[in-house]
Amino acid sequence: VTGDEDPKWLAFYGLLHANARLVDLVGSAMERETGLPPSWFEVLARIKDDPARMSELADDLTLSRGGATRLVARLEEAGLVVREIPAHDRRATFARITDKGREAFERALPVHLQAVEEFFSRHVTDQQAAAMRAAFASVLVGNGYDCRPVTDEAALRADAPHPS
Amino acid sequence: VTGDEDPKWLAFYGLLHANARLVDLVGSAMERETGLPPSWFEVLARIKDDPARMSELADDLTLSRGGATRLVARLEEAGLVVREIPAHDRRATFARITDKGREAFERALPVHLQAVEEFFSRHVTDQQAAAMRAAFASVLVGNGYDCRPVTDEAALRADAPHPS
DNA sequence: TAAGATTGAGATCTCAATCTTG
DNA sequence: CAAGATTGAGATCTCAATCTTA
Repeated sequence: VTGDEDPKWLAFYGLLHANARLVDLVGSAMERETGLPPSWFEVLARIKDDPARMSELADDLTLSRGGATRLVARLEEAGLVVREIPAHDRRATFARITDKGREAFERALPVHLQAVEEFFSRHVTDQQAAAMRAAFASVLVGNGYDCRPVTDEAALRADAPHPS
Repeated sequence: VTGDEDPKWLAFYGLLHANARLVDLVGSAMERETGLPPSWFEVLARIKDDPARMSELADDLTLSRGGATRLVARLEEAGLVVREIPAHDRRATFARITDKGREAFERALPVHLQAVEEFFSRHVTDQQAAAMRAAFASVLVGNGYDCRPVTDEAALRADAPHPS
């Protein structure tokens, strides 16, 4: 499209396209079958075990600070999270999941896993998945980001509730 | 994060994360060094050779119809594209690149390629790139989409202006 | 003054309703 | 009526300015 036929550029371009389609497909399925917008699910998934600072949330979800504030405000209004100001440093704000939030998350999780299977995993070989994970880890680390989102088997194993 | 340690789920999750970071990095570099927003560059790249129908543009850029209308309206206001209504079917509207638009695109292209190299290609092996392309093609085709964005070597070779 | 979060202003997107042409 | 594009209303995001606490 840009006149370049470098295989790696095509991989990059494919990444953008596949991502856009997948976000659409998985997000629509989730919103349709659970009523939970994708961004809400992401917040709940991030804080389901431990509260998170607003700024951590912003970084992890690739949002601006202001964006995180407003997103959490909507979740709080819906009763799925509460904001708490710790006594030892009252500048910070933590978002904690509520019982209602946990219920919503647990109801949505199987739908999410099913959608990922349906629209992504089903079409990908084990080798391709492994290659992608390695590549994404390299890209994240090479650009100064945390690569745990991709390689976090140990951390997940620690609390893994339902191996699905 | 969702309590699942399935390698393919981790690949999916990594895909979302890597994409978000890359869009940020490449987009910021482009906007900073060329003044051209990523969405504008995408439009110009899509119509640099031939005009496109508004609805095609919407589909290719993963936008709603209304979104495409407004995006092209901004580009037109800036003088980078013109809208044309063909005489044989006056319901349709085509977006055509202008000379000014082509200049802007050609100025931005090397910056784009450099950024992709810097933030993505540099960190990825040839094998990984090949595996990703195959996987993305499977995912796109499996979900009923066109996979040419990923495998379009032939189509690109046909007009490839600067093999870079 | 700095760190952390929030708010105000403005940009861009979506959905549904509307306009125009076939 | 159907196809194609646009518009109006509303949601969500970003940037910069502001407020609060350390």
